[in-house]
Amino acid sequence: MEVADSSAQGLNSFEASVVEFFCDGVRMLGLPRSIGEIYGLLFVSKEPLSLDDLVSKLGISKGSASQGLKMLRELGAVKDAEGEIPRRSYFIPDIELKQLVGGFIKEEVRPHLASGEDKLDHLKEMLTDIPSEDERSFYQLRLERLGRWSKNARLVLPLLQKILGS
Amino acid sequence: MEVADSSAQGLNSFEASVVEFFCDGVRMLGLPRSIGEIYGLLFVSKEPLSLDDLVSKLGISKGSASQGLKMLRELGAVKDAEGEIPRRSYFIPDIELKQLVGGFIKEEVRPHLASGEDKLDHLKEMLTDIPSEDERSFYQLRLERLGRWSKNARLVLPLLQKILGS
DNA sequence: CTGAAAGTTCATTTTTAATTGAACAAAAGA
DNA sequence: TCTTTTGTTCAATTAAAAATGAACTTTCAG
Repeated sequence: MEVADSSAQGLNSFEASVVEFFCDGVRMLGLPRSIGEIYGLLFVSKEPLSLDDLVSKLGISKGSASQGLKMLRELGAVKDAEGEIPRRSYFIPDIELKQLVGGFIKEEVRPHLASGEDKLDHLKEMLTDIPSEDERSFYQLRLERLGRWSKNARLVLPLLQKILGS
Repeated sequence: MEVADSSAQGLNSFEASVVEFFCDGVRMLGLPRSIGEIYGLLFVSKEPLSLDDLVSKLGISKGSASQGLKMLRELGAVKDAEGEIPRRSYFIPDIELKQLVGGFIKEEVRPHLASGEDKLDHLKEMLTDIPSEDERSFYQLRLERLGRWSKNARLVLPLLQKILGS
């Protein structure tokens, strides 16, 4: 049976350009293209969109759309909204840079940073196994350097978020 | 004929762990693994290393090592140094976070940001082609939002570099 | 309960990015 | 000049990441 879906098919040239703009943007952040497509389309759309809207307008698979929305929700980049068809979920973008950066830091940056610190601790433990005094003290210096980098990163992130609060 | 190369073959377990550490680190930045391997090995090495040292110790191809060193030089992350064998080029890492971040911003971030601003200008031009007043004013709002994001990015980068100057 | 619509999951396929290695170029000593 | 050593380039290969789509789960109206 045919779906009773009002808005379907492609994008006008302006929408397409904005979507492309976001594709480029997210690639810079190391996120998959589909994330850029989905967020970009939500960004240029006045009305909330459903998963099916994204599939039909962007021409991507349901799987991609579902996974992409999942990630965007985790990042806090999209929010739930009310839409015209009752049983369907609808989404709108969060367009506050503060929130977007905050979400990205929380989900993508901090976990990597934390695992990096764990690995650094492990490296410090490994130092004790090194017999040569000379080698050990050189390695020690390098690890201290890494520790300082890590400290700087921890310092910068909240500052960054504060600046973007303006 | 055999190469008169003194230091060759693999890494001790500490060195290998540090190299792995940097591989993880650069992946977070969207740079290829080989970049992490090369920088990581230079970082744990007391003596300057040549291209051939990198090839033999890391077990990567000459092509990878050459390209990786090229990128690291462009980023300002490695510098030329003197080494034991006369005709060979040797390298040491720049371990100042300030320099590393500065190079990354200059080579990887600013160009993307600049091209983003060009595209944003192009989008603004496209607005004039949109007949519907309603649509146009909504799109206008969105583009203004993007302009503010861009302004924030331009504001934050020098600030970031200043903070890391400490 | 049953059936249809909505959404998720994940093994497979496709696409993209990175690495390789052979051919090439540059530099310098004989 | 010729030869050897060093380093670069880039087409072909390999490896990694993302997208697909079919099977599955969930939800709710009838």
